[in-house]
Amino acid sequence: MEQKKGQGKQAQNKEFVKEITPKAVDYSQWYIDVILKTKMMDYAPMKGFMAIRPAGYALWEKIQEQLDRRFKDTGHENAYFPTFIPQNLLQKEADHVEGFAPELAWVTKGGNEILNEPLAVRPTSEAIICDFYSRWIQSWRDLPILINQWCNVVRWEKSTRPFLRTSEFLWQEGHTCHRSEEEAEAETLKMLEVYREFLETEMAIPALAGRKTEREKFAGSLRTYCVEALMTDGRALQAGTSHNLGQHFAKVFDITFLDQDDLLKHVWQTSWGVSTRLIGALIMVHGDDRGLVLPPRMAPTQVVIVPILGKKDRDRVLKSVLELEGRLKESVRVKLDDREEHSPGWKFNEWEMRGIPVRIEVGPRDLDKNQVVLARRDTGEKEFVSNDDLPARLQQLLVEIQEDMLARALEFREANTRRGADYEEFKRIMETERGLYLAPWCGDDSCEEKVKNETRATIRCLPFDMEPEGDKCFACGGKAVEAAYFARAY
RNA sequence: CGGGGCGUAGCGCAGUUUGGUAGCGCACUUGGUUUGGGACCAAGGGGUCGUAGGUUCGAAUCCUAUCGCCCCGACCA
Repeated sequence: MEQKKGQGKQAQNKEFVKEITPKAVDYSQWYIDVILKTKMMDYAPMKGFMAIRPAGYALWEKIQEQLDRRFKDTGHENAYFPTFIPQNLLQKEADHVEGFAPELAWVTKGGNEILNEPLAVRPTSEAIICDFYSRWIQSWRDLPILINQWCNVVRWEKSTRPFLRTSEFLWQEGHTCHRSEEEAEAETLKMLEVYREFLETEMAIPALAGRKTEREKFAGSLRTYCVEALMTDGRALQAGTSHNLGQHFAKVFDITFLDQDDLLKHVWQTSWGVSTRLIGALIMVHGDDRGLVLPPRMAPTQVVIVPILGKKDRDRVLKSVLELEGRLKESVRVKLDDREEHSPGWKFNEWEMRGIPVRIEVGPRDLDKNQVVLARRDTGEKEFVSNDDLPARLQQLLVEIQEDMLARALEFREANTRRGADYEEFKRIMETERGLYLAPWCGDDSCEEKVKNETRATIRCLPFDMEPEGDKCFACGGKAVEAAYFARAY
């Protein structure tokens, strides 16, 4: 045993613990720091996989809760399909296999037996679901089929980032069948709008809705629509997709129904999904150098109460905050942090890092004045509120924060969206501040390819109902046929 | 799959150049004093240094191989 320990002198570090790299120093590192320090995830012992910890999973549960309600409201039901897809089913749709082949994980052994047909771990479930649908549908009376599945999927990714791109992720996939092309198209657009509205209302993320180009569309679809959001580093993130599958899958999987006119027809299908990637979007749209900033409607805990427990006043403060917690519980998701092993200052920093929208401070001085201190996470502003006004003020404040966060995100996107037809300017912007660039485009695949090679920017979406400003493609000079949003993407 | 970086206590790191039997901060445990923006004192617990070989009297340190992770690209929710 040595006698060296406890030399007595401790470093007097009065600074805040520098746990998070500032955004401006290294954006990727900032992102990683935030998700690790807030205990949202942890890396798995295998590359590309992660554990989603309670702090992260609670956000996924909020997403599920809010989206699931919207799915039900639009007539959908949940179901569950197998994790594995036999090779032959996956191979039926040519574009589909080709698109997913490089990222498939295969099961080749069951117990000690080599399987006579390998099973792919689902990268998406069109193939297996279509196989079921071909048996479930006979008559026009069986349509529409409106089913959604919440599950995990596996795509063997070469480069991965927590939440944004991992080899396994959680998502929901809606799979519907319809009698007509019009009905399928309407469904595709309806669900796209559900996503857009959800992102805006709940996550305070303004999203651009539009159509994907041929290059960017889903493998096997007729048309793909998407919602795209702009992150605070100027890169775009595909937040959700909705596909009109046409009859491609119906034909190869033989999904037919006898229509009222006595003719055997193929169904028209759609599929649509969002994933745990949305958690990454939430972090990158709203987070700051102190950590997470959660919109009140998404926050698993909306309000945290931090009592200031001096020795003399400990009991009466504690009694007061317990009573306060009980009183607020009915109207907000509130949590009381009455741990005595941490100082109030430590708790302030901790809950700010975790993004809790509102903090209530209650100390002896507040008790004397029948008031509390409210501090909002997004702006750091503090205010004094009398106990009588508190529940009403809190409700109002949460609404204000939600609205302000959306407004700020929208303002950021506006400030980082350029419109123009100057390819040189575009190249410079994609190299420097990035953001979105709305430009007239010729619609040609090879032109898009060229832009990508030269700038690493891609077409994020072709917005609805928008005429190109100018008649020449900004990149190749050909005839402009549509307006396109370009950006570097995640 | 290319380019770069890194594997030493739960986390962050020092020690590797020049080989000598492992240390610091945070966290953790116990007791006490504290509590309005990351408190303090004292006493403790915890590591076969990614893995496998090799060189050596002796390897965290040198050599070889191997595995993994992170970042930046090519390909993709």
